[in-house]
Amino acid sequence: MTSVATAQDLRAEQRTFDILALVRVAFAEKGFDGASMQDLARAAGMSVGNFYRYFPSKAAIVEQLIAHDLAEMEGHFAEIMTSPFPLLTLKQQVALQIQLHQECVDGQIWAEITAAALRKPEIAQAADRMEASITANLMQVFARETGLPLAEITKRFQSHASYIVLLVKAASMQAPRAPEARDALNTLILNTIDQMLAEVARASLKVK
Amino acid sequence: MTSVATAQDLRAEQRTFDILALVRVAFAEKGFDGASMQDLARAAGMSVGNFYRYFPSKAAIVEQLIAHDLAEMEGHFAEIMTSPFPLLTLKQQVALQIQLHQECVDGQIWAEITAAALRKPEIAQAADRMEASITANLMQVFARETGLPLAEITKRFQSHASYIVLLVKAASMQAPRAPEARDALNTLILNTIDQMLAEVARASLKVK
DNA sequence: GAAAGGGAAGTGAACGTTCATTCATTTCTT
DNA sequence: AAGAAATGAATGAACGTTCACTTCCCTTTC
Repeated sequence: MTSVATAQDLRAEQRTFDILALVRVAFAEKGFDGASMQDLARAAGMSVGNFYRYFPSKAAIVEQLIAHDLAEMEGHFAEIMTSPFPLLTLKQQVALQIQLHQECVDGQIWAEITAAALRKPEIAQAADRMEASITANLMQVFARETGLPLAEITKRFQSHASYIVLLVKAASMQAPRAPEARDALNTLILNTIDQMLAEVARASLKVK
Repeated sequence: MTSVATAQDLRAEQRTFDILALVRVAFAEKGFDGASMQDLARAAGMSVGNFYRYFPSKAAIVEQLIAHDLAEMEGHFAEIMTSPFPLLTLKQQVALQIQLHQECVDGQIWAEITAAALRKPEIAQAADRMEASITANLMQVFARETGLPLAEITKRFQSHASYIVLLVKAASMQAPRAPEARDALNTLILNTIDQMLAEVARASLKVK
């Protein structure tokens, strides 16, 4: 009764998806507060009036944007979990994500979310949900890799997961630099992440 | 001729300093774009008209705010350089700064600067100046500690310095968490920083 | 010491612009 | 024909900035 998805609903959902991708660029260029509804509608290729048929308010767009990113993130983790060597796949994914975020507007968006989360409670909640989801997924990966119970993994490595999230975010938000400087910095960051993951892996070796 | 500082000038400068401290809170609460001139003037305890006697525009306030932070930073480094064990003092200062930033509005302001720097070239320049100053100072500390020439230090450890800056910034910008989670995360961050500094120190041991 | 002058400090209403949001209307799609 | 999709002008509030004006404080003059 509640979720009878008609073809129309699906099409509308897809449309919203597409609009979010376009709007993201406008937000990246002007910031959440700096981008006007005119800017956003123009970026989406439609009039202001029609734009309001898809989002009830400006604040709602931001929330849906974050929710969209969360869904994408969970998709990546689904891939990782189906891989035969989750920790290794995770490591590769992280390196790839950092690279991708740096060369598109994602880093910009995350900087905006980070700043906004510190002043607007609703955005803080959305960002918290995102972080909680990622760390929970990381706990799953760690548990799968080590064979240890989720409770123990959580107790010992939750902060490791938070640290990895912090590092990936910080790496994404970096201002552009000379390629060699950027690569050197990325290497250091990835080294730290590897170290964190190695500590997790070491926990499983004791069992073996 | 150019810089005959009258008592009046000094008083005005001090006033600007005080206003910046007040305005910082308003910016932290509403963001650079979100805070209106009315908000800022109210935070400074004066009328809008009078506020414009101290700053020619909203953009100018932000630039002066960053310049102010840069000056403060350089003051800290001056202290560090006069210490008998610069690297040790640096380590303590970093731990202290992270703690201080987390419990006042500084982290909020840095999140705002980070986001704004990615879209506004003037702010990007100001932020670059800040990063360049900090890394240059770190190079001085490293050179002093290891006895190696500045050129070699720069070649080998510039990225280490950038990484330390990134970590301190990221730590400051963290959303509030449960105390034990925050402490665990801070420990991991400080461990990484210690590691970077240890690598620098190791370079000097070879000489001894 | 009182009066007068002058410039800094401070005010808040006013200006033109832009903002988020609404809605009567038109154009597509089926 | 009917409902979904799309338009853009209209609305009132809020924006950054300006400005004519008042108040304060200190120096000079008598």
